[in-house]
Formats: sequence, structure tokens, C-alpha cells
Amino acid sequence: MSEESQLIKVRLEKLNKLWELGINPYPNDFKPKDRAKYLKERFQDVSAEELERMNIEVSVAGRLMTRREMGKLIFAHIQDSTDKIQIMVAKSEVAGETFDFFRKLVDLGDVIGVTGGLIKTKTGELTVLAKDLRLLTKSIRPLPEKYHGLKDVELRYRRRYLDLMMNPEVRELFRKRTRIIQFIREYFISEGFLEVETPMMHPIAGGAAAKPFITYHNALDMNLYLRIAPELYLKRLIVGGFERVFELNRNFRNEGVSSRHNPEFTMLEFYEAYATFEDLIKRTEELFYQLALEINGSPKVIYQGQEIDFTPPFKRIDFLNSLVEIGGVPSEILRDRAKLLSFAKERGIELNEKDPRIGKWWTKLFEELVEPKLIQPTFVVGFPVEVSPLARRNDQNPEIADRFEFYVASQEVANAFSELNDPLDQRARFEEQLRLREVDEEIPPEIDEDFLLALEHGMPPCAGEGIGIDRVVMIFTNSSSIREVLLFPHLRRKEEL
RNA sequence: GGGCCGUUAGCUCAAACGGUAGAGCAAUGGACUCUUAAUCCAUAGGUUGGAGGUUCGAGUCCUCCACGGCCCA
Repeated sequence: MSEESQLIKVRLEKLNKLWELGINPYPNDFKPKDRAKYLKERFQDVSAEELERMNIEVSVAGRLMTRREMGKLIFAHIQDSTDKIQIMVAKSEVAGETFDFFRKLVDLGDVIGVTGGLIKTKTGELTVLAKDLRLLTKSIRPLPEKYHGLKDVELRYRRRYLDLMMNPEVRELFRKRTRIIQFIREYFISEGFLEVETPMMHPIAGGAAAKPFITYHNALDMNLYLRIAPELYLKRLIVGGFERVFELNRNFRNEGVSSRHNPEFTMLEFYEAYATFEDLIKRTEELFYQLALEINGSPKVIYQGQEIDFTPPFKRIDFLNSLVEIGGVPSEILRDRAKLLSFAKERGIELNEKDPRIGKWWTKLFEELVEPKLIQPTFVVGFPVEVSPLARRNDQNPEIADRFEFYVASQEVANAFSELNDPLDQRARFEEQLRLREVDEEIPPEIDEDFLLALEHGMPPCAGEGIGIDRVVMIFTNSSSIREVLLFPHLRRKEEL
């Protein structure tokens, strides 16, 4: 590590002193029986006199966060995973050497264990009056500022443990993240979905249009790709006869980082046999409504100053209509490439002129002109087949896919469709994709023949959906940046810290 | 990739025009048996993100680099 500051030097000296005194600074035989939060919940409202009569002995452990010395009396707060609790160390109540040991050799940031009686101070604060106090872990680095906490955004991300230590709202946010994920998992389990794990390393990175990370398998002498989506594997499981499956795990996409993108992110994908995208609309409404109630206690959530209402049914708009009605694209130029191109240019939107798919252009215009205006939960339906290579064609209009995207707070939160299970159509679409690769480098470079083989065996009609979990967490925690909802967001390496 | 802003003690922040780099918390020594951002006295703590440049003199101005934030693609 870098050159030691005075503060560290002082602590290292204390550490040596402890060893010299025969005190292990890192013992592991202390078992706290109590937790701060539960002690408070149970005894907060008990009077001082009653507490004294009850004569309750407790033991707590946690990190020493603050200390106030008053001569022969020391107040301090320790923090465990549940809360903070005050401890009082009185010279008259502990062995003589314990008091000086606490005063001289225990620092803020150390983990300590305290055994003693529950009392209430003059100000009515529930407090553990120490009978015994032990050092459980010596910290040789100082804590951040006790009042302002850790503010520096870069440090908060790089040393998330300090952020968690100092900022209760950050702890709360990540607990909420876990609750959201658990709720979603339990929802799908209770609906009869089987949670599965499919490969993270793919020989061909398919199932989405994105650049993959490449890795290399030594023994097999082959490149592997970190998955960009589990879709093609989950569908193989539908072929295999599992009628309802889901996977909730990481995907990897080799793109830049931004407040909305992290190279690895958490995705839920689920597939349901004998269902259509219409069924998934209902399921999505139900899931988000229940999630809002569970996490938020209300279907209405405030996100970045806007109220978002998850009361079903959600809005539903047609992709092309939205381009006209929300995006302001004149309907008569929608299919006129030249006019569409100049319309986009006037608005500073760059369309890939070499891409023959007008649907791709529409998608780009949609992202620029419509997406920012989709605040309330909205299903967008009617996507062109040419930008939906894995989705089933609509029976009435074969140029349209039976698909929706789900938008909340200007973010694409979910993407779902009735799955294409016609193996010949699927092959034709893959082949068409391959031809487009020279104008769209995100298209997978190779046809996944193994997947096609599976389809040829017959995949029951089904529908599948992917939900971007990080974005859901952002919405339910009112976070403007994806980094706030990832414990360890990706940052560039930095040498001297 | 581009634009703008930022980086000063362990942490949170100050430093008019370019003129000896400061405070609070934390630390160290001391006083204090009901404090809770405890209080009081004293002490120590810095290659101002890095490298160059301009200048008698740079935290401050210029160039490049690193990292981060916001906006844009």
C-alpha cells in the first residue's frame, strides 16, 4: 500500500501494543446474542425504572462509530447490521484496565463486543451499560467524517464498504434491491416457473444485438463469449419440455459505461409455453403492480420528481402511431426513405443510411423522439418484424411482430414477444440478419445452428420476456444513475488510491 | 468519441488580483460520571491528482495526461 499517514502509524503502534499485552486484536470467539434494532424495538418504550428492575443482560457487537469521553464515563455508539445502539462505559462498572484499554487502544472504526445491562440514560436513550468490552477487530485506517459521511462519489463507488458503513440510506437502497429481486423471484416460483441456470459463456453470442466480451478457453482452444442474453438457451429448455422457466442473472455487453449502462447488468428472462405476448402484458401489469405495493406500499412511485402510477391497466400505444402522434413524424413520410432521412437530419438524428431496414430507422427515431416522453408505464406494440428476428409474426399482418416493449420513466424496462417457433422462418431470419451484418456490427456473426436444431424438434408455442432489473431498481429507489444501484459499478482502474 | 465542470490533510470543505495553504471532524497530550455533530485547553498533520510550461513568484494562468461527475453521440 501507499505511504502510511500518521493516523495509520498511530494505529499500527496500538496494534503492536495489543500483541505485546497479550491481547489478540482479531479474536473470533465472541458471539453477540443481541442486535441493536431488536433491542430498541423491544425496550425503547420501557421506562428507566422498569428496565432497572428487569435487570436485562445483553451482548452486542458492531463497529465503533462515535465516542464521547466525559472523564470517568464514556458514551459511544456501535453499529451492527441492524442499527446503531449507544453504549456507556463507566470506570466504576468495568474492570480498571478495561476502561483504559477502551480509552487508549480502541479506535473509531474498530469492531467491538460489549456485554452489559440495558439502561436508559437521562435523555431516555436505550443504552448498554458495559460490564465487559472486547476488541473484536482492530481497524488500522480512520473512518470518514462522522457528520458529513462519505460524499465523494468516486470514493463511494471504489470503496463501497465505506459508503455502506457511513451512509444508512445506501445500506437501505441495497436492502431494497435485494427485496425487489427476491420478490420477483418468488413471484415466478409461485407462478410455477422453474428457475434455471444456463451458460454464461457462449460459443456464439446470440439472443440480442450487442457486442460481446470475448474470452478464451485454453484446453478447448476456442473463443467463448460472455453471454449478451440467455434467450436461445432458455428456449431450448422450452423445447425440452419445461413449460415455464426463468433465469435471473447477469448479462454482459461490451459497450460504454453511462448513467444507464454498466457492462454487466442483471436481467430477468422468463418463458411461458402456451402463452402469447398478450398474456405477458397482463403478467407484467400484475408483477409491477404487486412489486410496487410490496416495495413501496403504494402503486404510485415518485421517480426523479415525477409520479409514476403502476395501477393496471397500463397505457398501450402502437409503435408507428407513437412515431406520428408523440414523435411528430408526419405519417406520409414514414415509408419515404429520402424524406425520413432529411426529417431526422433536421432534428440532429443520424440514421444509418446503409441500413436497408426502414424499421431500424423507425427504432432510432422512436428512441430519440418518443422514448423520452414515455413516463407512465406504457406498452409499445406493433414492432416491425425486421427488427424482431426472434419474434413471431402477427397472424393478420406478417410484417408486424407479436411483441411489446415496456417503458417506464423514459427507459426501456422490458421487451417481450410471442416466440418464433417456425424453424424455417427462424433460419430465414437468421440468414437475412447475416446479410445485414455489414451494416450493423451488433448482429451476431454466425448462425446458432444448434438452436435451430432444437427448434426443428418443435418448440411449443410460447412467449418470453426480459426485464432489466437494474432499471427496475432505479425506478423503485429513485436513483438517477445505474451506478447507484450496483454495489460495485464498473470504473476505470486507478493506481494510487 | 466530443463538450463542460471537478480533483487541496484520513474525511467534509475554505483560500480577492498570481504573493508565507486554512478550518471543522478524525488523530495525539490533558480536564471532565448523562453525553449524543459533547464541551474546553494544547499539539501534530500537505510534493494542492501527475508531468511540463509562463512568471521574480502558481492551489490559482497555459499545455498534455490520469481519474470522476454531468450533458451529447
